[in-house]
Amino acid sequence: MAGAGHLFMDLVRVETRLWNAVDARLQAEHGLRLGQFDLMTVIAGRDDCRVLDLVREIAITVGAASKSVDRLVAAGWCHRLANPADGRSSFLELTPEGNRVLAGARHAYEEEVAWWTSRVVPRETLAQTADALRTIRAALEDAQGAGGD
Amino acid sequence: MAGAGHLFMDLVRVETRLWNAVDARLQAEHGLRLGQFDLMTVIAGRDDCRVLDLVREIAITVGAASKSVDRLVAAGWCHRLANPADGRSSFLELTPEGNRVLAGARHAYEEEVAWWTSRVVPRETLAQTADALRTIRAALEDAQGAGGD
DNA sequence: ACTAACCGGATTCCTTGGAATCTAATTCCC
DNA sequence: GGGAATTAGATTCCAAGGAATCCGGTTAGT
Repeated sequence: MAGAGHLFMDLVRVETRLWNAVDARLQAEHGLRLGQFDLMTVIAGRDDCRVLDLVREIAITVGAASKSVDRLVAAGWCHRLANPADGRSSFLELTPEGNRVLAGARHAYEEEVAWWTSRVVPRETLAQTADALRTIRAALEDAQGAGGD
Repeated sequence: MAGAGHLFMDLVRVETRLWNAVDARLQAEHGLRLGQFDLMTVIAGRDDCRVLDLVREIAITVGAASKSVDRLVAAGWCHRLANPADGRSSFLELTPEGNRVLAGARHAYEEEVAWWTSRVVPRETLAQTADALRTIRAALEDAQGAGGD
């Protein structure tokens, strides 16, 4: 079936263009890149988040994650605090300022995404699409070992 | 509606992981990066393709496209030939070797994509998802000016 | 306890993409 | 037809990610 290939290309194009649109808006209105928004959302969303957790969640390399965290720290949005149970790793935590920026950006994020999705595709279809994507994502993470926790 | 944001994050994760999976396979089996496969598919798919056409289709910058084409040329998969109607631009054309590699890679590409999609999501749902993505893509390209042709 | 294997992550080098600049070709308008 | 504005794309510089290496900390085997 040749259709799957087209589907993936459409998915890639949507991802690229939607990413660019949201990224531009977040950067303009909140001084935050979408990649950073993503990282910070993950950090905010789990207790005692380590660099390796980011790696598995976002599917980037350890080096890239380490450097991205450096940048968050430099921006004053995040800090590393010692992991009392394991001296090799740190726990990542958003600073108050980081939380403030993230909360502010979330509005714009949701609105921009909704603008390009909910506006053009009926709610029901969108829900089904979300379902399909979640299923595919789960299959990929299961195989590639995103190791939820 | 907060659902759209989750949908986009799922889409991003699927894109990343599926891209990585397909990229790894193409590179291992055909010595071709998925990004190159993408570029070459576009070049093969339209007559008298110029660098700017790649820019609009793939949503990268002119510089990145120019350099990507350089790499294709260096690999012997593509060449530039003078545009008789406009001395500023060239027409891009795959070499016979480029066409051979592309054709060989397409099997693996389709198979790998199908493996992660058709296998886990019913055909009908997948078709609906493809539809939704196409619609969203069209909306984005319409607004961002992908200028089909 | 001591050593070896392993793990988390920081660092380094290389590739690639984006933004800006630059050049050459083309179009516009008088 | 000639100068100004625009366009195509190549080039340069910088930011960011991947792969490999390295190092400190932890665990396992004896």
